[in-house]
Formats: sequence, structure tokens, C-alpha cells
Amino acid sequence: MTRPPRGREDEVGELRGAMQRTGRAAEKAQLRGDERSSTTALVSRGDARERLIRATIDLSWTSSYGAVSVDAICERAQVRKGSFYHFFASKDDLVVAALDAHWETRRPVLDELFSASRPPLQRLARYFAHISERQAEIRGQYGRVLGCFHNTIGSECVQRPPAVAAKAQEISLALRRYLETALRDAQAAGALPPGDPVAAAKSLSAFVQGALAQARVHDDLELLRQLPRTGWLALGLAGPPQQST
Amino acid sequence: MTRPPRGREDEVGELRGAMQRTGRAAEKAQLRGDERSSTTALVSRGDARERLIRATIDLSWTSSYGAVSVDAICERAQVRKGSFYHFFASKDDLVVAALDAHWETRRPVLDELFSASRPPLQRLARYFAHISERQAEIRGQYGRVLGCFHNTIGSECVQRPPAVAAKAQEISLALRRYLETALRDAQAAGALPPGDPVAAAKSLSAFVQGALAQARVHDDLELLRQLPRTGWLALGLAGPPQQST
DNA sequence: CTCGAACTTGACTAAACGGTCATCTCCGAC
DNA sequence: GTCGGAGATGACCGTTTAGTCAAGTTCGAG
Repeated sequence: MTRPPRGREDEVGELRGAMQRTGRAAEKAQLRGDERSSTTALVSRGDARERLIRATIDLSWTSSYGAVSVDAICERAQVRKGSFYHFFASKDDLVVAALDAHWETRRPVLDELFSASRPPLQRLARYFAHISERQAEIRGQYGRVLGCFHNTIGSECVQRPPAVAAKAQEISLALRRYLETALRDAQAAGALPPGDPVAAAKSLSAFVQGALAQARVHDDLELLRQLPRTGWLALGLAGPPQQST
Repeated sequence: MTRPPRGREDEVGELRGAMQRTGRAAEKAQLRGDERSSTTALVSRGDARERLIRATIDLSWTSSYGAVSVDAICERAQVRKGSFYHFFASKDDLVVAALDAHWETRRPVLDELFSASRPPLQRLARYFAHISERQAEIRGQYGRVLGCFHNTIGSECVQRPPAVAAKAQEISLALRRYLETALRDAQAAGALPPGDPVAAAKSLSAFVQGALAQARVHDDLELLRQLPRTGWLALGLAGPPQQST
């Protein structure tokens, strides 16, 4: 009765488990004892907060931070304005939480792709393939290629809401660290000539992020499909490695 | 008297000559005979229009399309709101004109850098060096690295104002064509192994644009300084070419 | 000098914006 | 059963937004 049964979204990844109050709720919740003994259910029954974050990701990824209003987010999430400000202190707070939540859904995927149990260059190979497949999926669900969420937001918000800018930077660095580790391991294994893995990761990251950005602007998957072949170029390799182990 | 002597901007490039009513003025100007015999001075004495475009570039490049209001642009340009809508039909119109005007200032620079009178790979070498130097200049003038104007706007506006999205796409393609031509010439000259120059240009463009985007997000010039060395990787070359002619 | 068109101006609007708040409902703990 | 706090609600506020407009001013052409 109170809630009209309008829910029919839930488009992309599993968000549910990944959100453990990352964005820390509104001021009230902070000022008082939010770190209470947790005998009470830590994961609340209602999922309004999750729906808000889901809506924020969907809307600001498909358009932009600036083009999405709190009202639009609330409408999509089927949450009233007042409830919104119960969970988040401001729009900036929401977007930071959305960036966090989205990153938390990506992390386990990256952990698997970059598992140390695989040969380092194979990690990259699977990463390239994954990006291409994932953006194809996204295009199917959202109707167009969207590229990288945190980088899109980050490029838009370099200056204006400092908290958002900082969060986007942080995530961008965290992502780069996966590449860095793989490259270092590759050098140690002799699969890659010695050199500065940090610089190489920057270079590779620029290539991948550039491909994603171009794919977004032109709604073109072609570049990403080529990634498993061309991605190696940024490392000075002519093509994908052939060794197995 | 009528105009308080507040002008003291004029920060980056020469915009003056490059703006020949690219953005086509407001509806009134379109509906009536704007294509009149041009015996009257085509370039008007007042530079309000140019100041508006200059302000738009500065403000939306340093922050974003969505974060800049018409009021802010007018204030910076020292132009009243009414005058604004005399020259432009809408905010979108302004931004499209700004993208156009900015591109017009870049074009002669690119024409020189990619002059057919130089060996093709040397064109690229000079392009890489130019990007690095230019962004360093921009950082000096604007206080931070800004990356690529049309790509920043384009990534933000992929969806929302269709005219802006289309213009950004168009410019992005135009830029890529410079690379394409150079790569084709390089292959013809035997300086590069044969292959699809369109795909190679996409690849190289992704790398360069990615480096610029990363430089913007992290306010970091390092990646761009490395461009003259690492740019070649995206083409499968280990380093800058040594030949002269 | 006169005329018309380019240009300028500031006051104006309606809508949208982010954010607030008193009040109510629900539900587990005691 | 009752108590307290998390959650939910819709009316509300002041500001800012893009865009309008009637009434000017400026100025070159005839």
C-alpha cells in the first residue's frame, strides 16, 4: 500500500552486498552513535538507500553529474526527497557514495582477473577481453557505450565538488595499481623487459582509458574489440604473448 | 562611460580571426536576411560575441558544461543577459559556437604540425612534443592541467544536448583525420609496416586522448612529458624514429 | 538630418534547483 | 504494551536557472 510496486530496474551488476555504508549517511547519523554495537541488523530491511545509489549510477553514467538532479534520482529510485536527505547529507555525498559502491562491485571482478595465480600477462589479456565484453553488455542494457564510470565523472568534476573529484582520483589510482602489480610480476617473470612498472602502468592505463573514452564519445565498440590485440602495444609488445604457464 | 573598462582577460590563443559567425546567431538573425550582401562590415566593431565565446571556453574547460551558467559567462564576458540572447539562441548554441571557435584556433597549428612537407613520423613527433608543451602552458595560465577541450565536453555531453554532442564528435573525428593521413603517408614511405591506417589512427588517438584525460583528472603532466617517447608504442614502434628526410 | 538595423540594457518570468522540516509510521528491544 | 529510533513523507523555502522582452542607444548609409 505505502509502496507502489513500481520496482523493475536492477540493471547491471550486483550492488546489494557491496554497499556497507560506504558513503556514510547524513550528518545526524554521523553526529550520533552510528558505530553502535551492531546487535541491531547492520543491513537494514529497506533498500531505499541502495535504490538511490543504483539510480545515481545509472543516471549520471548515462548522462553526467551536472545533468542529473536530486529530483530525477528520487523519482527513478521511487524515494521521496525527505528520505533522500535522511540517507545522504547532500548530492555530492550521494555521488561519492555511488562512486564507492560502483567501485566495490568492480573490485571482486578485478581481483579475479588479476589473480596472482595466473601468469601476469594472461591477467592483462583477460582484462582486455573483459573490458570489451562488458562494454558490449552495457550497450545492450543502456542503449549506448558508456565507458568508464569513475573516469567520466572524474573528468567532469576535476574542479567543482572537491569530494567527488578526490574520490574519482582515488578510484582511478586504485585501478592503476592492478596494472602496476601485473606489470611488476611480468618483469620479475621475465615476460616483460625491465623498466619502471609505475610508468608503464600509467601508459597502459592511459591507453585503456582513452579507448573507453573514445568508445563513449563515438558510441563505438570497435576500438574495444581491438583491445586484446592492440592493448599490448602500449607496453612495447607487438602482440599477445604466446606462452602458457 | 557606457562600458566600464574592465577588460583584462585574453588568456590563451588568438581567437579574433578565427570566429566568422560559426555558431550562427540567434533565431531572429537566422529568420531574417542574415546572408545579406555583406557590404556592411561583416566583422562587427563590438567584440561582445567574441568575449562570450572566450568566457565560455575558459569556464567550461576549467570546470564543465553543466557547471557553468549563462549568468556566469555573461559576468565574465562583461556582457548583459539580453545581449547574450541577441547573439545566441540558447546556451547550447553558445557552447557549440565555442567548440567551433576553439577548433578553428587549433586547426592552423595542426596544419603546420602535420604539414605534408615533413616526413610523416616527424609530424607525429612534433605533435607529441606540442601536446606536452601546450598543456604545460595551460597549467601555467589556468592553474591546472585541463586536457582536451572538445573531448572533455564531448564525454560529458554524449547524451544531453544533442547539438553539443554532435559537434564534439565531429571535431574529434576531424582531429583523428590528421593522424590518419600521417600514418598513411608513413606506410607509403615505408617508415611504418603496412596495415589499416584508420585503425592505427584510432589506436593512437585513444592513447593520446587517454593521456590527456588522465593528465586532467590527476593534474599530472608526467604522462604528457613521456608522450614523445611512449606515443610510438601505440603504433608498435619501440621508440622515436631516427631517420631524417 | 533621417532612417533602419545592429546592438545594448535591466527588469522580468516560470520553472527547476538543492535542501529543510515537522510529523507520521513501522518495528525490534525491553 | 510501550518506548525509542530508523525510516518515510509531502509541503515548504530561498536561490538559481535559462530564457524573454519592451525600450533604449549607437552608428553607418543615403
